[in-house]
Amino acid sequence: MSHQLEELGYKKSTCVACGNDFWSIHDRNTCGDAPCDKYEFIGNPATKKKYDLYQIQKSFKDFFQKNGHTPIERYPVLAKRWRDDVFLVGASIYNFQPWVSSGMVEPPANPLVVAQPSIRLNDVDNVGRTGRHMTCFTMGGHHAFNTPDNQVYWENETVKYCHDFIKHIGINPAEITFIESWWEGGGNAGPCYEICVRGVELATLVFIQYRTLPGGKKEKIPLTIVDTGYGLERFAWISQGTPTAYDACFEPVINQLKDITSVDVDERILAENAKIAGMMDIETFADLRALRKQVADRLEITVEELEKSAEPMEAIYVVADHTRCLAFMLADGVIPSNVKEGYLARLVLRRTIRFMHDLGMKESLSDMMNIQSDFMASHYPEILKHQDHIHNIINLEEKRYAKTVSKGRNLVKKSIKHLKNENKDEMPLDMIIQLYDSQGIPPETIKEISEDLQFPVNVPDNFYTLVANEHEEEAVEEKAPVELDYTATKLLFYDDPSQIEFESKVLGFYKENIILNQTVFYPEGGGQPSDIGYLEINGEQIHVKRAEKLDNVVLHKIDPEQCKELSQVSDIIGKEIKSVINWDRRIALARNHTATHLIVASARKILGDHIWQAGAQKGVKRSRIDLSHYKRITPEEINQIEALANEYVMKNVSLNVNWMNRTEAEKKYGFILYQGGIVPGSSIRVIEIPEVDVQACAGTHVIRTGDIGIIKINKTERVQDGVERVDFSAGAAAVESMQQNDGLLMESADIFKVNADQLPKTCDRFFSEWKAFKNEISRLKDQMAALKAEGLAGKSETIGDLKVLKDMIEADMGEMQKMALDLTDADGEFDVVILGNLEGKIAGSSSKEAMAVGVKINEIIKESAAVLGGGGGGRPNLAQGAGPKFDKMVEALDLALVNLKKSL
RNA sequence: GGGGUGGUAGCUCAGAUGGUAGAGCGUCGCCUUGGCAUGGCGGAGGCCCCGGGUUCAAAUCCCGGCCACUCCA
Repeated sequence: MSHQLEELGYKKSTCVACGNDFWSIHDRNTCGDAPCDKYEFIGNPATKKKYDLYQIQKSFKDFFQKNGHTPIERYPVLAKRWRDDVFLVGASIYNFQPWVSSGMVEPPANPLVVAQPSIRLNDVDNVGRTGRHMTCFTMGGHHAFNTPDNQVYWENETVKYCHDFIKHIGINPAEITFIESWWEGGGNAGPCYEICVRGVELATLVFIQYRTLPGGKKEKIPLTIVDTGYGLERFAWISQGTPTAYDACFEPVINQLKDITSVDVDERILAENAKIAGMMDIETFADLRALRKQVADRLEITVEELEKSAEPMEAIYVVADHTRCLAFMLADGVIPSNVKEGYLARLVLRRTIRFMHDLGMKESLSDMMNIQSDFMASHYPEILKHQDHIHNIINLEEKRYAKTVSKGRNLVKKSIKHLKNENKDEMPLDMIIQLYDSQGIPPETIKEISEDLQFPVNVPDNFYTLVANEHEEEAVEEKAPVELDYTATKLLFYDDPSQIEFESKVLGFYKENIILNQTVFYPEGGGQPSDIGYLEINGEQIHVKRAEKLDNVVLHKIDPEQCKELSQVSDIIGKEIKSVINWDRRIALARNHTATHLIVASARKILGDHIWQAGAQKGVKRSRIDLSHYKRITPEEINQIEALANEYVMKNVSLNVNWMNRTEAEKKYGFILYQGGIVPGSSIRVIEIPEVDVQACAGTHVIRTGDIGIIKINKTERVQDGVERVDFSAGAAAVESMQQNDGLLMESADIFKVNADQLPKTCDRFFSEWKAFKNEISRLKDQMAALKAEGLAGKSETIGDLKVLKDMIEADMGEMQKMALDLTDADGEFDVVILGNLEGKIAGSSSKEAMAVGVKINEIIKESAAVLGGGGGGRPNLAQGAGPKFDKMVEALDLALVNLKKSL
């Protein structure tokens, strides 16, 4: 690929182990990467100087800055801030996708260098165990973006930089191997080098130059990118030669954790473990067991002994790693929840708590986060800035988790009790999966509890795979791309937002849409519904039902019949026509749209800057905004938000609307621009409400905030864990909404004949009186039943040895049940009681003695109720039934006696 | 976005197959004791989340809503 390697004295050979081509200075058989080569640096650092994590970051940035690169600040780990296809940043190149990498937008600097915290959770189970896996690592990247007019640098320079940097920090270039490989991802591809030293891969140099087309074909792209990724944690590790990468990177954190837990470390075990783990892919429990076995064999101890001494240390590493990952996630605005990136944050958070628990720690997660943020503060002041917020979230989440766990434990105990009742001797797999799936109880916990209860539970090795199989794959719907051969429609509503009428030329038709060269109709987008209105053609008004944008062409949807007729008119194409939009609707939508911005800004002021808009839908009467927040917004907070939003309205400030270069706008305002969603394009429309809010937004807005009139928040609902939906109205609709509320109040107050301000007190009084009366009635009924029962004494007849009462009485079902039971209980005078009333209800009961001789009152009542044209049943001691033919009650009661005799 | 589970007394929860709404803790009263810890007896306290439906009958079954929990992507 490059002649640079030759110039530097490298020669190409083929690895005898894996068959890959690689470059090295000295002759060698293997490529230098694990598993072809073993780790050779543990206890034997590759550099004289030991670099800690921050020193290596500084060296990296300084080196590339000296070599013409502009250093840029790290990006948030929450990729959602500027793209909607991934949750978290997994590599430095993510920062520049898709806008820069597609060539649409200029890079913030070129070439540039960045130390980007990156999060990858696919190997989360390996963290702590292998010595090298981390959930969060710092990817050092130097990137160059080459266009046909501006070739910054390519392979030769990249290789040279890489070589020089590694040499600069003190590694002997003769130890480096450059493995030739191929990289693909994110729709792009290109050749790459993997850079290895002493068995560990330190960096990858990718030369992105193809786009992957559907079907796997590659297409050359005009913008070629040098995409490098240096694993800075690994550089720190190799420079220190510590047993694990964690020791090299988080030493201060780990030392404190060791102090707290008094865990002893056997460095020999850790070193051996890391060396062997370095040569293995650990993906399943079976892999882990194989690793344990090999390490144990090498150390000549048993696997149990190994686990006993390794696991506490591994748990410490997990805590050290996860808290850093969490610090970035939370500081950058991820709200733990059960969906999307919030789910990932919760996963990491709960894992941390679990490992702290394994370590027997009494400290809270907050305490751990404090240790971590102390460590990170010098380099990432933003972590400290968000510390209050982080603590709030963490303490809440810790409580939630404790609750979930204790609920889960109860459920497991209950399930086992049920199984024992059913004389099962094992927990079915279904149940284990169900407990995990629906309650989040991990099988390990089930096992723990079941052992206490002496009930066997077998968890299969491939448990999580089985769970995954339970979830059906969802079909991905692919939209067929529609190509419209029209020039972009000129959008007039941006230049003059108060324009109502316009002239335009008819360009053509598509399905039931008419296409014009320019329009005032706002096409649906950004959560704002489209305008409606009419076109005037040949003196006729053609109603426009909606407008939508396809690529850059606005489609005006009209009646299909009219569309068909129009398209057949010969001189229609090219004709100049007049059109008018419905202004009432437009201005109402604009009020709602601007109000959305104001409410978000208010919410951020009141609740904190972790608040971020997670979606919005504007309407004429009502609009809604989804806000990220870790708990419910209280009614008091809503009042404050509403008040502040209206204050902004009353300030009556003018909105500034500007088209700006994307990169410049980002530099000026930050990603808060994308609050309302990611907008496409190199040039973006920035709506600034001075001193209140700024957003990239394509919607239509009012001129001054005062034009909104008034904002009324109607209600909030929890649309998802971590997402609160605020429903509001603006302008005339807000007045309507308030009038509606007042109407409800007045209507309710009228019922009670009180003033509205007395309503709460009155409701409370009525409700408690109602409860008291209800109780009183039921007491009286019991008494009445007892009295009526007294009247029935002595009415018995004898059937067999049983004293039986059969009677028609005036009582309701509740009374009859009570009477029947009282008359047949231990000190009642009857064995069987059958009562009927005039409404066709029938009830019966039998004493213990009667049941002993085989009386089944439920069967008897069932048959009698059939006579009444209904049904009945119950238990052997008490049964009830009813039917519509109440006039047949005498017959039904007689039949009961007949059936009673029969059953004896 | 796609699933799963739950909502019963102030709290924690039981309520097989629809058929009398329960326990423990708490609370109130009485008793035991010189007083306390405690122990004994008794009472109060339920729109069985809300709205429909099925049924003679729904806490229980079905549909919709609200709320909470949870798995997967």
